Amino acid sequence: MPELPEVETTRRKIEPLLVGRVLTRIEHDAPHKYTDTHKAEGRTVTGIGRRGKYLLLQLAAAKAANTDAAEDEWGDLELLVHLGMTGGFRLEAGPHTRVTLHTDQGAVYFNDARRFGKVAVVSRGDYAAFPTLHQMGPEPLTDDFKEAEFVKLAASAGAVKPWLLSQKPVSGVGNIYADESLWLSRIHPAQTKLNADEAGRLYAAIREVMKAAVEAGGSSLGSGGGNYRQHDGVSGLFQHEHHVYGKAGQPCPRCGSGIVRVVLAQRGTHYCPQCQTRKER
DNA sequence: GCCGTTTCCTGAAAGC
DNA sequence: TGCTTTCAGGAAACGG
Repeated sequence: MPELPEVETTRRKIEPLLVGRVLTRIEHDAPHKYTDTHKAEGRTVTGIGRRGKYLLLQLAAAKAANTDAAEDEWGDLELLVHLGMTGGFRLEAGPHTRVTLHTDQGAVYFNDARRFGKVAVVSRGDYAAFPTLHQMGPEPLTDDFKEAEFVKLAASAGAVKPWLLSQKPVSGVGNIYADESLWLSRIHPAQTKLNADEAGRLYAAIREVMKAAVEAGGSSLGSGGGNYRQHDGVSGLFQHEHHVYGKAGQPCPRCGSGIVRVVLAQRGTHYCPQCQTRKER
């Protein structure tokens, strides 16, 4: 399932395929999921950004010269894409192609087997309809992610894993990297109110895990290479570096105790009961 | 305001 | 072997 590293890998891969091209037509079959895409037609993609797990395609204002009306009805726009759990871009259509971006130089296909992905066109920077994006915390691999602020927020947080998954303290951390970061920092997933030492360790762990995952091109899970693939079908490699995620019953790489799997806030959660003990506060 | 639950959706895996 | 059931999960909506 794509988290920040997978989304960043996707961003880098589709950038050369879309930037500078004109979106001539956007085709899909689910207007309630893929909203206002018609507004993007006729616009040029000027850049592709990312916030957390969202891709943000910057769209230039429509050219006035083509039409009598001349006016740009909607101003600067952005095309948002969330990959959901199984979303990704490909150069060829497939059985799970949900949205086709036709450009003046060929088409790019958004495939999403389980349809959890989202595509929407909004006014530039207007994320009111996407609360998570609207309240998105700092990017973990930039200087915007400040340890002092993170420590301060963590001091009053509820259960740490769901707190991380909310995207508010830091962006882009999903189920896999939450489990991995908590294991690395030796913090129980249900721990509340982290002290400064714990929060500092978690801060460092998040940066380390995210950095390593981005460099590895993200994780692929499941048999045969996994659900997540880059646009060219290449798998990420980070799954080979997982320490606890999907490792229930296997020995903790640090202490040798058995990794356990529990459900916390409706999420499969993996941790080492020996290394990651919960403190009463 | 914060938390937990339900919903969306469908492939994969487990169960029969 | 093949059918049916269960599970996975990011984010939003809803309930308490």
